[in-house]
Amino acid sequence: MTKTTRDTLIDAMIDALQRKGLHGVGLSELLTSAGVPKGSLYHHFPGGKNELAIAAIERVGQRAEQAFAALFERQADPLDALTTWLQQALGQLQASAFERGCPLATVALESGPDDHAIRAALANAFIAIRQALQQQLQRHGYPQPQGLAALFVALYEGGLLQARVAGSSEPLKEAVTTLLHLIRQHRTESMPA
Amino acid sequence: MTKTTRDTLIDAMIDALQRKGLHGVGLSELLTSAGVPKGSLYHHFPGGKNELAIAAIERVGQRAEQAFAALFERQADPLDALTTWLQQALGQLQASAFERGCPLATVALESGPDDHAIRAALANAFIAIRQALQQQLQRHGYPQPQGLAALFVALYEGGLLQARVAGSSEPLKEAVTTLLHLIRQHRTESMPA
DNA sequence: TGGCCGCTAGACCGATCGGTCTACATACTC
DNA sequence: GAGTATGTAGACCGATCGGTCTAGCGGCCA
Repeated sequence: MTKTTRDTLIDAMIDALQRKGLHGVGLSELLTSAGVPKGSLYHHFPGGKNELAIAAIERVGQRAEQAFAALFERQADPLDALTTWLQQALGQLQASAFERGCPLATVALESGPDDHAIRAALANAFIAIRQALQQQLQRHGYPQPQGLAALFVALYEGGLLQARVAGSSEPLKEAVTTLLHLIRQHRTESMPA
Repeated sequence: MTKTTRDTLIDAMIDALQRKGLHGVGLSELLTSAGVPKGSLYHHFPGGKNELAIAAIERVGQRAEQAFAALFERQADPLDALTTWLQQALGQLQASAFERGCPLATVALESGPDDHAIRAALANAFIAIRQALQQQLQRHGYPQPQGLAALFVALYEGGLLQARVAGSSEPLKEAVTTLLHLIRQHRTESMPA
C-alpha cells in the first residue's frame, strides 16, 4: 500500500509546520519537497494552503490521541507514560538538530483572529490532548488532574521552544526533572500508597 | 522627549511579533502602522527586516531583565514575584483579546538554522531571563533553582500558547495554580521556615 | 475502441513581498 | 549663504507569493 498523494501532501505540510510554520513555507517549496505538482494540491484541497494546513493539524491531533492511548496502555502510571512522551519529543528534536518542534505551536502563534477555521482546528486538538492526559491522571488519583494536564502541555510546548533556541536539550531536561520531582514528592506525602 | 523614529520602528516590530510573527508581517503593513516611510527603515536598519527584528528581540530581552529586577525588588519571595509576573502576562493577553503573546516565542519557532543572528539574539534573551529567575530562586533557598527557572519559563510560553488558541485564560490559570501549589507544599515540608 | 473521469502536470496570473534608489527637507557648520 | 550630514519620503524593481486554468495521462467501463 503506497501512500496517497493526499497523505504525502499532509505529511509534507506537517514537516513544514514543524520547521518554519505556516507563513514560513512557500507553496512551491512544499510541493517540491513533496514531489507533487500544484494541480494535485488544488485537486485534493480546493481551499489551498489553508485547507491543507487544517488537515495537517487534524491529523496531528489524531496521531497524538493514538500515541497517548498506546502509551497509557503500556505504562500504568501516567507519570511514567508522560516521562516517556517527553523523552520521545526530546529525541526527535535532537535527531533533527533542534529544527523539528511541535507542528501545532508555530501555527498557533502565527494565526490571527481572522483564521477561524485554523483556530478551531487548533483548539480542538489541544482540548483533546489535555483531556486525554486529564482522564489518565484522574483515573490514577492524582489531585488537580486538569491543572496538571495543562501544566504538562505547557511544559512540553515551552520546553521544546527553549530547547530549540538554546540548541540544547538541557533546559527541557531540567524542567522535566524538577516537575516530576515535585509531583512525586507531593504524591508520596499526600497519598501514601 | 518624543520617541525617535528608530524606537517607533522597534515598538511596531515588537507588536507585530506578538501578533503574527516575523514571516506574518509585511514590511508595508508594519511601516503603515508605525507611520514611517520605507526610506527611514533602511536608513536606521540597513539590514532591513531582519536587523529590525534583532533589535526588537534585544529590546524585549532588556525590558524583561528590567521588569524582573523591579519585580524582585518589590516582592521579597520570588514565588510571589513570579505569580505577579504571570498574572500581568495573562492580563495583557486578555486585554488584547488573546492576540498579543510573547514577542520571542513566535520568532523562535519560525526561525530556521540559517538565521544565525536571530537565533543568537533569542538564545541570549532566554539565557538572561532564566538566569535572572534562577538567581532569585537560589538566593531564597529554593532547591533546583535552574530547573525551576526553566520550568517557569516553559509554563509562561506554553501557557500563553494554550490560552491563545483556547481564547481563554483558564488553561494557564489552572497550570499556574497547580505548579505553585506543588512548590509551596514541597517547600514547607523540606525546608520549614 | 471510444468516451469518461480522477488525477497529474505545469504554464500562467495579479498581488505582494523585501529591498534599492533618487529626490528632498531640515539643520548644523564654516 | 554655500556646503554637508542626517534623515524623510515614496516611486520603483525583480522575485516570489498563493491561486487559476488548460492540457493530457492512464485506468475503467460500455
